[in-house]
Amino acid sequence: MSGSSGASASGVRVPGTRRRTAQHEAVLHELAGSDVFVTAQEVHGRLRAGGSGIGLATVYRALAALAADGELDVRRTEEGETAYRRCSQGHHHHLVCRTCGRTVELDGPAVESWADRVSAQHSFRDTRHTVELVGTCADC
Amino acid sequence: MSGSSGASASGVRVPGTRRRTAQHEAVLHELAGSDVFVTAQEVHGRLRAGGSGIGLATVYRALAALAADGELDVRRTEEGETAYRRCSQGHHHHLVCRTCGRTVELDGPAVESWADRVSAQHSFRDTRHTVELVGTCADC
DNA sequence: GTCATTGCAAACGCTTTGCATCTGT
DNA sequence: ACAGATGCAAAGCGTTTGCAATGAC
Repeated sequence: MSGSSGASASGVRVPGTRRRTAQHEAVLHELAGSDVFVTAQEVHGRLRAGGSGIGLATVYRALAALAADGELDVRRTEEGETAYRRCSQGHHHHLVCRTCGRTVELDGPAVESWADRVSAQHSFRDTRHTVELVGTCADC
Repeated sequence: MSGSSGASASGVRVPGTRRRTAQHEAVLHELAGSDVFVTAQEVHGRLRAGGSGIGLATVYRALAALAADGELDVRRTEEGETAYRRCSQGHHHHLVCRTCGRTVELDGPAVESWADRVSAQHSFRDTRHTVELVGTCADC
């Protein structure tokens, strides 16, 4: 993200500077239907299997750019991989099935206010929070 | 953890089978005073700086073993590294400073009950939750 | 003496990047 | 035409592992 490609001369990515390319569309389309977090490798594999000649690096770059623009949700798997998911919009949390990966989006007003309160109590600024529930769903 | 070392013939680690070695003690001692999550690399660096000849792999193995036995808290940094911290005990959450790494332990009764309720609502079983607040502390 | 543990270096897996080429605008 | 995007292969980085040597019991 800092070499001769992917950013303007200043090195700062300006949202909206992105071009509309087939690869980008393909990546977005791959995420469109799914309700699950997928890794870059998985997206790449599926696109390849689907006949696309897209490169792995391109998938990584596309996912990173989309995530940077807030169009994707990012999460680290327990194995250390980075997984992406199309984010409906706004702030929310997830309940993920550890077996099938099924995801339920959650609203957590109680959690939000708790986080804000605790953060203020300890004089922390710009506090963001990560909340994730991992369990086994009824079907698994 | 699966080769000719680090485990019994069955391949299963039995807690308590661990031998008392200087390296293990050193790693534990390094974590003892600190209130911050540290990575294996950091622990290794400090021990080396302190005159120890401990190997990086040994640090990784020691931390993994300790975490497996529940003596350490594990967390993934946003950069994808694995950070460890001596865990006081019991279930709790953290408010971490993104700059200096200072950590405040939190109790979150509201979060606990919210998690249980939501999990039950969606018929999920054995649901565990991860909650982490990352902000900038007053000193940074 | 036995067997877990250690250290080193090589191997790994995921991710990033340099560079020449291609393509959207 | 120009700047951003792509693909490939190589490099990076944190982590793991094979193996011979070492040390605990």
